Amino acid sequence: MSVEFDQILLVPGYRKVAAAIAERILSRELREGERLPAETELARQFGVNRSTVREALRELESGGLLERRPGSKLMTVSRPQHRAVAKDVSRALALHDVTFFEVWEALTQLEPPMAEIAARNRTQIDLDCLAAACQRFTEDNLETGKAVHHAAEFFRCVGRATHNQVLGLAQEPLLGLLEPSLRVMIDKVPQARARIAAAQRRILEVIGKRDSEAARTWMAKHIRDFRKGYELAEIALDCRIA
Amino acid sequence: MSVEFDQILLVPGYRKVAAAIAERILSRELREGERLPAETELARQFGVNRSTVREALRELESGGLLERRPGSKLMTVSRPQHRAVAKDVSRALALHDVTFFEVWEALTQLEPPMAEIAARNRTQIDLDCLAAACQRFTEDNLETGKAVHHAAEFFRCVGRATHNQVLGLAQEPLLGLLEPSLRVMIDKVPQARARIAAAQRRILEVIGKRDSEAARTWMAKHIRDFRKGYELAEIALDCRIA
DNA sequence: GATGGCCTGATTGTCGGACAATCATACGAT
DNA sequence: ATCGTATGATTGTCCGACAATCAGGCCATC
Repeated sequence: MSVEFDQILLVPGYRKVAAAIAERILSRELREGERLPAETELARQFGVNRSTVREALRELESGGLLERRPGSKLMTVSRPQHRAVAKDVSRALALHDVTFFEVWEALTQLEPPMAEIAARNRTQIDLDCLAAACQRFTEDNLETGKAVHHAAEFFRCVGRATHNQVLGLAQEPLLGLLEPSLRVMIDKVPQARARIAAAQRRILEVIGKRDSEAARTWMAKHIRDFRKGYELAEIALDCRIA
Repeated sequence: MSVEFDQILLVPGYRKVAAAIAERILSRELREGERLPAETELARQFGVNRSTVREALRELESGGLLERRPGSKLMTVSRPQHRAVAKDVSRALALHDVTFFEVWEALTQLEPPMAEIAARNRTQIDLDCLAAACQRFTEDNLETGKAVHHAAEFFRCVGRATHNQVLGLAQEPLLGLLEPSLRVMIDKVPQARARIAAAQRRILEVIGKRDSEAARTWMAKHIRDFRKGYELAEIALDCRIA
């Protein structure tokens, strides 16, 4: 008979402080935009040193729960922006040796349904945003960096047009990986830019007409085209990104 | 004629240090499992104070790039685990007032294709893992907490069986929200547990037979059933979770 | 030889205090 | 009303300190 003891875990103070503040934010006791007390004040309230508070703040900051309005000193409670939290996810995936194929396959599954939903739910504003993104890609795609950025931005607009935050956020890490993976392909395939622009225009058009079926179809083709691009650029699909 | 100046941005030291270390990890100069130098040593190398180093470490730690092996003092480089990074995402979504409908819709789009791919790519080990998860739900579902946890775990096994890390990670934030949303439903609908167990068994069976078409279909039904559950529990779908 | 106790150095977690740079605000001069 | 200035609050960074813990070596005991 082996006696088992539970692991006794001693949580360092900075993490307790972080947890305490995070809980207040999650419970909405601290609302968005509200300013956090000063560090010395927090230290006093928690009964710990300011250094300890600061370490806790760094943790919350990188989790997106706190931010500093530019040109301000006090930290304010913030609802984490999608891009911010997704960055960690993209980084994690990159470190896990994600391959071109994995990203492409995920896009294949995720984007067509999103286009379909976007076609149903889009507002006029979404459509304008989409049209603007499409135009930006068409007009400003000479620099590789700008081109891939605008391409990702188009997907982001589609995501917003779904009016489903979960979907919008789910695709964000993908887009974080799409950029580097597009970057190595787009310059090796001369016709890539034109094909992407054409695909965007078609998708824009059918989303404009609220033709969800067509939106799904064209988006699927758009994604398939990416794969063709990789093959034309002679990039092995099982090669890791970045 | 207005003269425009670029915003001059002064990055605090702790963030520079964090960025410097992160870059080394991303570039794989520091490999997984490798131990980071001690704080005093880092402070010496960067030419900053130990407090500054510590704030940087907290940032990297919460991003998952560093971790401390339990019972160890030195921090080691780590590849962020899916659950860890997804937690921030779930938290972000919760703060953005995500509704039951949004989660459900995302599941609707994401899970059936995942089941389909899992049916194609699953190994024997994946299948065993899936069977074990299914069994755990069937046998140990009295406690609400355990039930929802096992239910989410089943989806995680499907995710792993796809052998696509991107898809596996994309669903993780969803599962983080599935748990609280299931929790409020499962006890109000007496037949929920039995229906979930039955659905899992059917999905397990067709994934076992590598019948990808059937896997997609049954998974779709499984997800539709969740919605029915919400309606039976008289939960408004446009109500926010938690 | 294996086990356990003990010592020493290294490392982290936390503390207290310090100071320059910046921000917020009020006050006063023009 | 606009601008400059004084003042206090706050952050970023530094220094030094100490207890608790960890890693490893040494030694006695069985």
